[in-house]
Amino acid sequence: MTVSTRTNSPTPPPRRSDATRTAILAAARERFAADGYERATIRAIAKDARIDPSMVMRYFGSKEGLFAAAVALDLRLPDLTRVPREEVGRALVGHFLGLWEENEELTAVLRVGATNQAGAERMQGIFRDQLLPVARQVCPDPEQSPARAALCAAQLLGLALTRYVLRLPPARELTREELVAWLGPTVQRYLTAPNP
Amino acid sequence: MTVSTRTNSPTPPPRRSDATRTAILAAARERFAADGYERATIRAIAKDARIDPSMVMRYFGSKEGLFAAAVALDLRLPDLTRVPREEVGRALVGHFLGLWEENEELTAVLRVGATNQAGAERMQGIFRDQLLPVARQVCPDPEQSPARAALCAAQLLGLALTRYVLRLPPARELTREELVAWLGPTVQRYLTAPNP
DNA sequence: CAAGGCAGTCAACGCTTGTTGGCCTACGGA
DNA sequence: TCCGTAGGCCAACAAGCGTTGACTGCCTTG
Repeated sequence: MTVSTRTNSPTPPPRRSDATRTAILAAARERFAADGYERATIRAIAKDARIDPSMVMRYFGSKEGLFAAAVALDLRLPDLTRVPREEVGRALVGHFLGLWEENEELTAVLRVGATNQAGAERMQGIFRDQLLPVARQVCPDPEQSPARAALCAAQLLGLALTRYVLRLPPARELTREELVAWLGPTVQRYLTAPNP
Repeated sequence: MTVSTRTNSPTPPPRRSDATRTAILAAARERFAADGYERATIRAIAKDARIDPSMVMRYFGSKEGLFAAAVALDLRLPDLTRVPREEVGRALVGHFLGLWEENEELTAVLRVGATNQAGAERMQGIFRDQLLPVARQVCPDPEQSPARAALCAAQLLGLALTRYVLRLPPARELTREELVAWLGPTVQRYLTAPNP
């Protein structure tokens, strides 16, 4: 693990320990996703990162600090105003499926959100700051958008729960295309239908 | 193991400790629902039941045994063949909402299922033994029923997750009637629509 | 009345956890 | 070349965990 020695970028100066830092974060994400908050021990994370447990404390202060740093989640939701109005449901479902398969951050935050109070609050923040604004873009009545966004969250998180956390076999066997075909219209309806 | 010597009643004889037993189970359900598996300690459960921790071990063998006994879950799903075909979606959503509000068992098993491997397997069992047979009753093509049941589970568990575990405010503010109106058609479609 | 088993308590065990502080090492600017 | 300092390791701490076994009363049964 070599560190680029003489990059004079404007962002904070590269430290010699950056490699270790990112190794710890990667191991933490993996463990939190696989085991949840309580069973993901600092010792195990440190061992995965081939580092002493005390280093984790030095860099992130505490286990909670590590978790906060490990799951600074950005959903990278697309700008729905640039998507054909009748396609927003399918677009969202597809986007979320992609997010979930590409890294373990979402599984980690979901699993921890189900166990830990701080995790649940983090999930509330993600909903409020990222999903809600997007819902506002496409909802007919802005006043209804929190409720509609919540319905979408229920459907999308329910899919993630059954497929990636509980791992119900039938939920795992559905292909990406089938899921988009089934859930797309649902999300579309939750967001844009004038009434139930 | 001792054998009851002279009781020839079909059900086991009432024991003096039954009250304690049920008190432990009630406390366990509450703690598992509120804290998840790892943070729900035997010591805390015992204190809630005003009993010594060692009694829990004596009656249930281990923490896993206690959990297994505490969440012997029966969804009491209605016989969908006796429900008008176009009403099965709303009926299921209403039934699940009732289940969730009446006791904490479902919250407990959901929360533990998200953390614990054994909990996830228990959830898979509930799906397979209770939801799947009901789905088979109403699905057009029996071969599709696992997938359709999984879609329903995703929607219903997602609602429970956002409303009772993560406690997203907008998900909590929706009334029972609104939820039935929004989710009913979704579940109906997942179960009975000829194709997506 | 005597006796045995049942409900319950108490204290302790071995282990794991997050967290701390002291110590060593080796890089990199002067 | 030398030395400060950042990066890293080691050992230990207190607290909390599940679990165990010995002990004490009470109640039922013979």
